[in-house]
Amino acid sequence: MAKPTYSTPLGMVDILPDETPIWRALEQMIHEEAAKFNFQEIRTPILEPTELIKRGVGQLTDIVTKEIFAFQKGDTHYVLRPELTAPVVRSYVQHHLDQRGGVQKLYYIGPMFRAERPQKGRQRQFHQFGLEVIGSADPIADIETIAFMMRIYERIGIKNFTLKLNSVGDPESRERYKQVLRDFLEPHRSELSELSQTRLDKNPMRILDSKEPEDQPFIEQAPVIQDYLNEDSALHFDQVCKGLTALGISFELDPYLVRGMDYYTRTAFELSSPDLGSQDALAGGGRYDLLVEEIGGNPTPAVGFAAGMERLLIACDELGISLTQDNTLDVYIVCLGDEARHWGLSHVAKLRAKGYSASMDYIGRSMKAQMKEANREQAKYTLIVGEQELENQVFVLRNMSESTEESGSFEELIHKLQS
RNA sequence: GAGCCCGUAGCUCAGUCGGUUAGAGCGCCAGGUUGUGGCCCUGGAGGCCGUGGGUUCAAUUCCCAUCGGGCUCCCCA
Repeated sequence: MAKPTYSTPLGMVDILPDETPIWRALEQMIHEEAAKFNFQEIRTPILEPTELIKRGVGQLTDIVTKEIFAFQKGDTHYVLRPELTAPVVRSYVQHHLDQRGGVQKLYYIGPMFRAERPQKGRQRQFHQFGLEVIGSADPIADIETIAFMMRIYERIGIKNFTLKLNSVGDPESRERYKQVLRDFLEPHRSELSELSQTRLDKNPMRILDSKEPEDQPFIEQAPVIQDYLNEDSALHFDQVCKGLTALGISFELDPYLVRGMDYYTRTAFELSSPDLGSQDALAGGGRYDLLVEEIGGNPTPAVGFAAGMERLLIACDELGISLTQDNTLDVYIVCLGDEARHWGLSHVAKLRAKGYSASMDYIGRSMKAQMKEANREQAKYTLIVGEQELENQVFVLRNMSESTEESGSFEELIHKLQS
């Protein structure tokens, strides 16, 4: 604190050894569930071309206008990725994954970066997992995407949440609706919030998402997109709703749900939790049937979601859910004297070769200190080795939780470990 | 981009109406138990009281600035 020190950049944290087991448990769970759904993992670079993110996410979005970390090397402009849908689609196009036939079912886990003011549940480097189904316009793809998302929270035991669902329409429906919405709001332009006034010209649907008090009366009376969906989009949305209901996934229809990225079409959804405080979105996603083409690929329908891992862990914390079991150290070899330490060094190796975890003192401490350490590390057993034991080749195996001891040769005691 | 709150030991936090060597609990180390952990007892290490400046005989305390952290608005994971 006093001396010159270095620390993590604003809004970024170290994940210390106390925390890493929780992260690994969560990651493992995601890998397992993805395997059950037959999704394949994709890993892409942390940096992406600025232009990709601008085109993909949208020039006017908050993410692009004020939240990206951008820098330049030579003539090339890069950003730290703020989300992964556009990069995954870039990869899909770049590597011609469409030529592999069928639908690409991809999932990812990794860090994202947004240059916002940090607060609870919001960091500048945060982690998301998510998936992208590229190449299907069928409602089944939407339903499976949501089902996967819900499965993760179900498995962890988080139940206190709301799934909000909406359709933001296909381009034709949306253009029609935007016009209707503009016509409705234009007469009240001067009464709207400043932000909403600019959005009225550029992206009127985002006004529905506004939380400014002065906007609320108009939002409540505004026409609803459901009434302007064309037959295809209405049918698609209906099938998604019915499919979710058939799977026992409950949801709320929210005609005001408009997500922050420009690429969404038709299905949009968001999962929020009252256990998170102000930043209450656990996960969100939707369909993006135009993005692949926008980024340079063939017209290809797709749907996906992303979930915040820090927020998931906050929810676990609030609910008292533990993702980890106690760590397991099988044997701590307590060594008394130099000769015993040499013996210990070769025998931790033998234990590990047999598949047990084993550790010993590295700094020549007293027996008491070694026992304390074994206790702190929650060792199941200590193996006690001193001069007598070496002479007789008879060692003491102490069961730490039961405070019982047995003696025998090293081989006999290893055999005891198995029971 | 805007608002509010907070910086004292590894952690959580007392304290000083300005006045000798700045405290507690937990944690860490050691001893009590010359070869046995957790419980208990005793002792120890560990602080430029975030940083810089000002006021003062004297500042960890008061004032200003600055840096760092937290929460909130906006928006999102």
